[in-house]
Amino acid sequence: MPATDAATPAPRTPRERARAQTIADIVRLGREHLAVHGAAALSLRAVARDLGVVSSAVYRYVQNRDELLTLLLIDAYGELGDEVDAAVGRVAEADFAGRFYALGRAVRGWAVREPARYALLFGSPVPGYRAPAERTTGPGTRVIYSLMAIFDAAWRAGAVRVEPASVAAGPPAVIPPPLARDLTSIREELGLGLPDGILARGALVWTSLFGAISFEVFGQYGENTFAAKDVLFEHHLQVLAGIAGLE
Amino acid sequence: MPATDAATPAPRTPRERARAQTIADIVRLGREHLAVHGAAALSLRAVARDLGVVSSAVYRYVQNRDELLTLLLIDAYGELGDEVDAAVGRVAEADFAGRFYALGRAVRGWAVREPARYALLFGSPVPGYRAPAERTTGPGTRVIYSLMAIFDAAWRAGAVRVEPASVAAGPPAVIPPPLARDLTSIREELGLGLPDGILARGALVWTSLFGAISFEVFGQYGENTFAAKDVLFEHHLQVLAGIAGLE
DNA sequence: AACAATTGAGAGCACTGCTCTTGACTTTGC
DNA sequence: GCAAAGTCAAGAGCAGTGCTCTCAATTGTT
Repeated sequence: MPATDAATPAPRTPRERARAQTIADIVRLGREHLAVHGAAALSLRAVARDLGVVSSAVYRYVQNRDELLTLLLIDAYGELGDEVDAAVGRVAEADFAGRFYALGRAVRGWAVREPARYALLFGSPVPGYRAPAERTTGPGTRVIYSLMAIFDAAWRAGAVRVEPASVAAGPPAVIPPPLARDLTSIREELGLGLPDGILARGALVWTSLFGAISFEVFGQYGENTFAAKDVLFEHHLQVLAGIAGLE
Repeated sequence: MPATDAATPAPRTPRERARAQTIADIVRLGREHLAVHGAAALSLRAVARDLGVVSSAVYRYVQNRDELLTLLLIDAYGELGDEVDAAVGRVAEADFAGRFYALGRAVRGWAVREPARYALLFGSPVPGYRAPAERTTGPGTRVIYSLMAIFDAAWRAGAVRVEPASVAAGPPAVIPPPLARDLTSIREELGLGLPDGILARGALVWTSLFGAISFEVFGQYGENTFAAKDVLFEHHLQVLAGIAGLE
């Protein structure tokens, strides 16, 4: 079944078909340029050259550079989301920690394979470009939804250690009212059953996961600091699973 | 005491003084452009205009755009390092958790105040630009050195909870030989006394800290997901302190 | 076949990084 | 004191960018 997007209905006339095909070609070429040269070096003229067409012709199909960036953003979010879903789906539903590991490894694998596209999604924002929320929010939230779904399923199955005291030796980290309010609206929006403490820890696990991946992909670990980055990542995953309270 | 860099000796002749002053002006203007428009939009021509000089004249003082970027990188690392050192120094030496909190808050404070410069240091790499390691490694490692120094001092003072089982309910995260090798060379290079388990957790805390800050600064939390970002960060700091084994 | 919508090409504007030459100025060495 | 050496700003120019506009040709529809 072709994933027909609501915003772009299936093309009926041959013209619409050709147009959709050209846009798809532009996105494909843009993706290649993005992967090789990075987001800031993405050039509509270069894409036009590869397409065998003069630069102004591309503007018939794509409003401007920013829109191409948006298309590539959605494209990348979609691919990452698909890979994560597939990886998580390959693990038994009841193996919550296994699903968490699968998610983490899938994200890292894609990020290492596609550093420039990962940078577009999770790196510093491209100057002068603001992603239109109405088009990117949906695709962009798939991974965090998937992660939270794992935590929530584990919680409902009673497979989450509650006592946060097992993490911090001192008293459990307190959840002040302002944070509790944020967590409440998140819980309602995502339809989760997680209590504040676990939810807040989930947010930390989320940012920590991407922090570890970003450090590796963006070369923030020095040149030769860590030779065994995959082993380091596995270790981090283990600790993060512990923070989330997964067995 | 003026921080005289080894690579740039103190100017003797009036010419050298004038030259150093011009370069300082260029860096200052570049810093302003960087803060306002971002790294990728940093333009030597725009800096030249602000300097009241034709573009080619700037090339007398700065080899090319990349070198200006390097100067701004060092400049930013220096400012961040200074602020972190000052913040940490304001807390009693024996208050290890307090020093850790101070470090985290200082980094976040600077990052929120200087998002574009933070992005230059810890965001996605600028396409086509590679920071020269011999000039940036030193300034770039100050924060992690400072962080590790806190952990190490806490360890030597016996203020670090050893048993990692308190974090992950299961067996303590295992350190495979390849990772152990990396950790050994890090321990030797930094002259630390931390055992593998704590050191590996320290690395996770390090990346997690910057992951949380990057998510906030780069707008990866959705628009209205967290209203109380400072409270969320404080919570994360608490949990991270627990992971590091600090009281 | 005729019409109209769509498309591609080309010119052009304003911007970028960067190089090279030219003329003026300043410092230095004799 | 004066000429040589060194330094500097300016300007022209090249190749690239995003983007707009006009014009002619193609193409799908009626």
